[in-house]
Amino acid sequence: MGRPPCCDKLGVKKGPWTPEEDIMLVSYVQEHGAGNWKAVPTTTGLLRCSKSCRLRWTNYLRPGIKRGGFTDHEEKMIIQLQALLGNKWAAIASYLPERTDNDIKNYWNTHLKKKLRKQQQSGHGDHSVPKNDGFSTSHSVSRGQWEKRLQTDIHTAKQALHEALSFENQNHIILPEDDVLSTYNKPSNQTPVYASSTENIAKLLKNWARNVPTKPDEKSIFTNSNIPFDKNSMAHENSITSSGESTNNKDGVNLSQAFDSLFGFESFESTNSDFSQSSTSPEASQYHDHERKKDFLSTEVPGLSMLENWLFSEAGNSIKVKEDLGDFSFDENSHFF
DNA sequence: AAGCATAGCAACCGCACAGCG
DNA sequence: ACGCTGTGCGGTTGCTATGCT
Repeated sequence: MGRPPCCDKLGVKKGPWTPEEDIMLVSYVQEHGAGNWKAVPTTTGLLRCSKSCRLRWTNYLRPGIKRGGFTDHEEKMIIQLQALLGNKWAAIASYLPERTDNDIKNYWNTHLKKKLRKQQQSGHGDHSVPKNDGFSTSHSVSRGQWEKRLQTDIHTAKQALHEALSFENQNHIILPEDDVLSTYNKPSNQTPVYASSTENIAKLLKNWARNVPTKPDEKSIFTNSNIPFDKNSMAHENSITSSGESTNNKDGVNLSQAFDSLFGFESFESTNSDFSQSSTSPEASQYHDHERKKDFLSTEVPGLSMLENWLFSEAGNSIKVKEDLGDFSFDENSHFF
């Protein structure tokens, strides 16, 4: 007898989320804050599992998420942090608050792994790039070897982070010590910013309403070039048309209007901060707390908390490094690697 | 143009952990 | 101390887009 599933399998919808569902979820979070996910389906009437709601919010709808277009520095940080932390995507994501762990994980699996493999094969890869997948394989290495490698990786990680931190556009990287939410209000001049999800939904809906064909099954919805590429939206469209629950033009407009009234959107560009500011209330601070909480480096591993502090300290402190690491027992903490 | 292969990514699944009674 | 419940996390799957033949 295992633990029962988190939600009743019957009557629970799966697959891509529709804009209507997104709106319901966002309005719930707006009203009640992000949390108590169990209550979301009952409160909103969403036919979704609570886990699915949480996932949708954290990976897609929450404000301040940047999608796609990983910068070189972000890429470098991911590589180094992965080498340092292994597949601790949540921990890695805590250093890149605009990115979700899922996004980073996907990017690693689809791009970076391949890139590293290529560099290894060519034999002239970036010396700062670790020559392995991180500590996932380190168990097979003798302790002396992986301790040595740990220090090497830490060194390269620190180097990369220092570079990243001194990068002139610091909007890209925010340390966990910084207020995550402070980034939400920063003007985003980076190109591929998918940006505040509420904007996205609103934009989506507006374009959707604008482009809804007279025939419900016409495949021109979401093809407007102004919409950020969003396969999921296509999936939405597909699911809507295939299930026969097509939303007609009128409904689309109403949804859009409803959304506008809900979040006060008139123009997306000018109202970016609307939701952000409202997010600084309980829900946002809850999220912020969560971000801090999930950073296992600082909350769960005292030894690594020191390591983290050192990692972000001024460069060139190699003596201090040795001292600090000297206090850190690899034996006691080896299970974290 | 059609069919097939591959890439990219959103979402799901199951386990682990923390908090609470 | 124990069981229950909610949440977090990492691995994996499956769908869609894109590229290639």
